[in-house]
Amino acid sequence: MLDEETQAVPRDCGDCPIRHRAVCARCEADELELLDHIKYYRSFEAGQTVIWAGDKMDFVGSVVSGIATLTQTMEDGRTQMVGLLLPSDFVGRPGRDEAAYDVIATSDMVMCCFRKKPFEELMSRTPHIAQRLLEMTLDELDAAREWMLVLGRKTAREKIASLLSIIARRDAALKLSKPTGSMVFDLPLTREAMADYLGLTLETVSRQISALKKDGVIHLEGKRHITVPDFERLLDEAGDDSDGGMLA
Amino acid sequence: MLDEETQAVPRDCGDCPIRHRAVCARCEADELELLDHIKYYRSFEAGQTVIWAGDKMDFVGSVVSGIATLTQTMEDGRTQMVGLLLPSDFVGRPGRDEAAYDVIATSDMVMCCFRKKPFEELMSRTPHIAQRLLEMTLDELDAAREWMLVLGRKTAREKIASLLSIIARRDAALKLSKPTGSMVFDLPLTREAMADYLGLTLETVSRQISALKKDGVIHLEGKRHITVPDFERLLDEAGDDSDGGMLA
DNA sequence: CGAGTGTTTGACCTCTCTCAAGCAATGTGG
DNA sequence: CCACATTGCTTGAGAGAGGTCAAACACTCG
Repeated sequence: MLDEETQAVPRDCGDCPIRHRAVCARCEADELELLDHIKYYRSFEAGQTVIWAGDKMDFVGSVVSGIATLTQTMEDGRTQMVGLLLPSDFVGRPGRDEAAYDVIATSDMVMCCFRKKPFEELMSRTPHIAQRLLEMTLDELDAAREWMLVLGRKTAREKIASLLSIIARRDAALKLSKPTGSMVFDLPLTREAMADYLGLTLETVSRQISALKKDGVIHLEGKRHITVPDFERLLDEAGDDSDGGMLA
Repeated sequence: MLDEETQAVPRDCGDCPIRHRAVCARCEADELELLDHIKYYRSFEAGQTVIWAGDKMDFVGSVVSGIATLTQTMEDGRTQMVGLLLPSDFVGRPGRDEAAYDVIATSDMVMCCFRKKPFEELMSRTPHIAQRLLEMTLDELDAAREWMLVLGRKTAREKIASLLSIIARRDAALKLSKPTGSMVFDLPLTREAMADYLGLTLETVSRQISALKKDGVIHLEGKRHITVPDFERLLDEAGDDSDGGMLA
């Protein structure tokens, strides 16, 4: 099941695929070198737990490749995803000792980690890191607020369409193409994970995907491979006024 | 309806009621003086709109007194509150020209504003401001994620109990007391605003408040004045495992 | 007094959940 | 190679939580 490409670890920061988007994006060569001294890579297999909520967390880091989720669980087992971590996204919080949420790798994943203490010290001396982290956190806050509208006010069908448009948009961004017209991509989430993302049950997710397929909004090959013939139509189904919901 | 105390404008930063919690919390005397040069106060009456989503926003600022809401609206009129702005909370985003959400004063309110350009310049030269803003943004992100669990997975009754516990907790914090046992406070929101906060209709909000009252979880005097005889019981109704949901 | 706003309550309906059965793909051990 | 788990997904039937529509109450203000 190991994907060679996904699991590849960059040799040094210059080669790093997230060099221009991660916390280190604004760093100069000398700053990068300082970071280089305290960084190390960790690989996770699909399904593996990176950390449990409440556990002591002595590192922070960036997702280099693969996907992870941030989830919250109630005593009775109800769970809500509160973050979807894609390459370049930051994990952990400077100044906090314990993880606030469960972090789970949903695909094989590589993280670029920094021991928390040295990172915090470096951050206080390197404005470029703090600046970038602020920018990223503000973006995440925007994404969370967009998500709140989805959770609070959209119908099941709109929720699914919203999620698909978010994934399609991100996928287009990776390929450096504009999200319009016909698009093809793979779902990085199981039906259950989609349900946890959207505050639905997996049965409702399945039903609504079937409905969107029946109505020609999407085509399915297998369970995960999706074709969107008309992206504008999808946005319409999501209830978004063309600009749409953006994900960090 | 004007509340003299609420509308009072601090003479200078030393007297400011939010001095120790706002963006300026970490600033030294000299930094405070720089801020003082670019700050000005604005007052809003209850119900007044501070800014509409999409409008050009040439300032940022802090809520000094009173309460405001951040809301998002879909074309068909469905609205979702995505932020509740209490004294010391920050409004606006450095590096962005347009407001992303509607900001509405729900009570008489005073803001301490800074023109955006000078503030951004000052921020790049004053790490203390950027540090504090990062800290506040991370707190807001945590609050947003707690809120996502409420929106996505809680029942109407749990949602109401969650909101009441958040307000009770914040109120206790203002009075520097611990949230336990018996508590008394006023609701700062209309039933409709509570509905927009929780992703419900105002009828459901009303019904669930009546139910909580009937079951003795809360007592009502008038529409807004609430007594919680047993805070632990309220947390239990909210489905929180004692630590509960915290608001920035 | 009447208008307006915020709230409560009732009756009904619908969307989503719950429970249940079954399918497809993959893997495992005999 | 074949039973048979296991996991992820689909589909159906029935139930229930919350929404919708409607009426009426309480309070404030002119």
